[in-house]
Amino acid sequence: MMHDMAVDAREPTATEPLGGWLTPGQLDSWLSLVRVLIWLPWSIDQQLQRDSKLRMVEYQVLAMLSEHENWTTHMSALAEVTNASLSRLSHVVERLEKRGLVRREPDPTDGRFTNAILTDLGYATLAEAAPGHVTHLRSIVIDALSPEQLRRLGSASQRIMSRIDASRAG
Amino acid sequence: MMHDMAVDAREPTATEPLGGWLTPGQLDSWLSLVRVLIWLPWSIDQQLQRDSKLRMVEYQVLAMLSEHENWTTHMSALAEVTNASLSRLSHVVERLEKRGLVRREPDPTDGRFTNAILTDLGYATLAEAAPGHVTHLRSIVIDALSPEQLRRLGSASQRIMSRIDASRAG
DNA sequence: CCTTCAAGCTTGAAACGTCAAGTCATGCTG
DNA sequence: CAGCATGACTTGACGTTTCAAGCTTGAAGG
Repeated sequence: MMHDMAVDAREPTATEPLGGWLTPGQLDSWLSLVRVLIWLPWSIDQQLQRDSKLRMVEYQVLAMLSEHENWTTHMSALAEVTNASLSRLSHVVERLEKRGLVRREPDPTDGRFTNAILTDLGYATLAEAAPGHVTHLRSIVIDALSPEQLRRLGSASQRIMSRIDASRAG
Repeated sequence: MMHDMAVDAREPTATEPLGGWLTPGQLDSWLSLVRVLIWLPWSIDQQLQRDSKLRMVEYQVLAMLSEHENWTTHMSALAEVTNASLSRLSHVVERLEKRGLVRREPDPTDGRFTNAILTDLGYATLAEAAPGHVTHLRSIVIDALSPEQLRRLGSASQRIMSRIDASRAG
């Protein structure tokens, strides 16, 4: 779906997919990719919520914080990586804060920035969630492909991302 | 993020990514894929909403209907393909119905099913949206890759999907 | 200093999605 | 064929995201 529906047919009964814009091979590849775009995040979310009561965004926030000096990052940096709007991130972090996994304070060196800071509890939560997450990842993605296939998937992803980045900048 | 955070460090200052669970290469490929999972749907949504006032789910619903006999499909079939819960789909179709793009009626052959049916207006809307969507798709995905790369991306996606399908069934 | 401005959030209302019941048609069982 | 079970939704309440202001901090110009 989402590409190959007939655009010339006028009768409900006579409607047949045309696929006039993409070759069958292109269409096929695209359809497979769409399925992954839809179902892979879903699958990851399922596992995280079931085993760790975390959403993917929340996990991303905690993980990202854990990788920074002093477990501290500007809100805006978090927003960029997770593709959450600032406003969404603000709400997400507010909820994490209520759960005691993160706290916020103004950046001492520039009061316009707000720092999100991972708490010990947040770190512990992340540390508990991580192994299950990686295991799941392995079983769904990593082990489904040969090393070479995985490498190629990565580089195709990079090429796509550079197009997206370009279209965002332009 | 989401995999390689240190799990042994206890001091906020000493925290360094370990990457102990995935090789650097695997991690790299995975990170690239995650970025696509996050940003590609976003990019598609942007274009559709800007040019056609449609969300991706809505486009999917219209497109899927257009490919069926009599522009008609059971709600549950739509739900499966779009990975919307039945309930979400019900709300989505309700909104499409209010906009006159779709209508609903009980399946005459089995009253438990509800048929969603594309209206002429819905078809026209889809036909208007499709070219822009395909153009965008081409510029972001198809043209970013060689035919061979695209083919490989498709088959990698299939392999991943079969794992996900298996984990859903089991 | 004193505006004016932009950046970086925060907030609240509205739109959207999820979850837990509830409804209704059909199948199955005794 | 009565009664229970099941499947396919629908509904409404609740939680989340988005959208459009609004607030606050610091920078720049006069």
